[in-house]
Amino acid sequence: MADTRDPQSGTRRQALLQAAADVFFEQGYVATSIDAIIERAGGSKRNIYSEFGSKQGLFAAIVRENSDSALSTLAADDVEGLDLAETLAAFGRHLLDVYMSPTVVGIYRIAVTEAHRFPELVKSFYEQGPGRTTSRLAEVLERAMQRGEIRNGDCERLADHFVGMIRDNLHLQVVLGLRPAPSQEEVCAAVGSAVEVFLEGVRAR
Amino acid sequence: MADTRDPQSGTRRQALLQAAADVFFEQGYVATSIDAIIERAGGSKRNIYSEFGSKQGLFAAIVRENSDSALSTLAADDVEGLDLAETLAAFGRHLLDVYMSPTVVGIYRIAVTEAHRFPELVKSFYEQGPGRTTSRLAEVLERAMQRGEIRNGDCERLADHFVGMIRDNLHLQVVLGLRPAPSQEEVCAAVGSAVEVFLEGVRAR
DNA sequence: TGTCAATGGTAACGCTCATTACCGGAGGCC
DNA sequence: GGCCTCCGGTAATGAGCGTTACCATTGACA
Repeated sequence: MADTRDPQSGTRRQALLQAAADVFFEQGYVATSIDAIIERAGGSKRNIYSEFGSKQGLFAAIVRENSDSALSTLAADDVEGLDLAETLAAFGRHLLDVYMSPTVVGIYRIAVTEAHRFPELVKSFYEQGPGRTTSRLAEVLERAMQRGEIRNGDCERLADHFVGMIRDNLHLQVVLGLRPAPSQEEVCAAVGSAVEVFLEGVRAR
Repeated sequence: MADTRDPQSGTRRQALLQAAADVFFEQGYVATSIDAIIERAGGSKRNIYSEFGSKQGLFAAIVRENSDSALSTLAADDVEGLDLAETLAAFGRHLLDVYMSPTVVGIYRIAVTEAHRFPELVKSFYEQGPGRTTSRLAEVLERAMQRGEIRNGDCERLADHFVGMIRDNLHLQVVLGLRPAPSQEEVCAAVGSAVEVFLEGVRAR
């Protein structure tokens, strides 16, 4: 048992959340026991129950906190001002980095299985994450369309296509634990190729 | 309890597998109890233990059988002989149908969470499913490249792009239980748009 | 220093579950 | 018809779980 207790209760809460996230993301919700979390964080179960009330409360806190911090960067980046190719490439690289991060892979895994146990959590995860991302990309495409850089079409759908290309088999393999997260070079290569195909595919003719 | 027992032991085995798959795919591996399966299939737990040995054995049989039957159609279709656009569209529609089917959605869900509990099963699921599919598409693209219809490039990667476009946010929403499977018209529209972008994006210049 | 409140550790409770021991009855064989 | 074997149902077993009751210890304050 690695005792991570700390005098400041704020960091203590963080340590509990971190330990719990590690176990939840690796084992899944049902298979995670409070004991396993305590074994990692030190202290006793009383800590968890006084801080979070229940296993569900702890889990909800984790998803809320992690999806906030990890996904908010997706909405906050201002990659525009460059030309469309550079914008898409920067967007794609950032997207892939976030999708491949252990935290988001963990949330993704658990969202998929616990969909019907925590529908509201899953809904807010999707809306804050993939949903918002796709909408923002659709706006970028909309402006490019008005500038005449790409041909007319349904920008939401085109954004879906691009995001899908970014989140392809590579992502699936990582989520399934079949391979480690890609290196920076692999990310650049994959995104570069996707941007090339996409841009050529939607260019105004 | 709906008793689905049947004199022929083959169909009895099938009924058990079907009931078990229903529960496993909805609840996940850990949260599924043998009792819940029996409640659905009728009979008693002894049946399961004499036929499959253990919960793990039952689960493995389900994944093996279902991924065989559902995914084999992906390798067996002969959509070639048409022009590339039609080939891709037919391929994409079939792919999307399979990915959206309740069985494959169920397997997908459970593969994502149980990745580290059943690594070999997940590996074989990937190889038989997305892996083999992508390879087959890559071969199609390779031949098109040799015919000069598409520009030079890494066909495996291009196939990844196409498969990713097909398996986009729509698929994610279905997997997360946020919306029902798409209608035939929606499938056609999504695939049509993806084929258009992809084909234009890889066309020889 | 003595009292009080709160924090946190331990152990217990009630429940669920996978697995198995046990038993009754059905059907084949003499 | 009588015996025996096997199949399937029931109930028990033992472990693990979330949650909580209870108790010790500690630190503050008078």
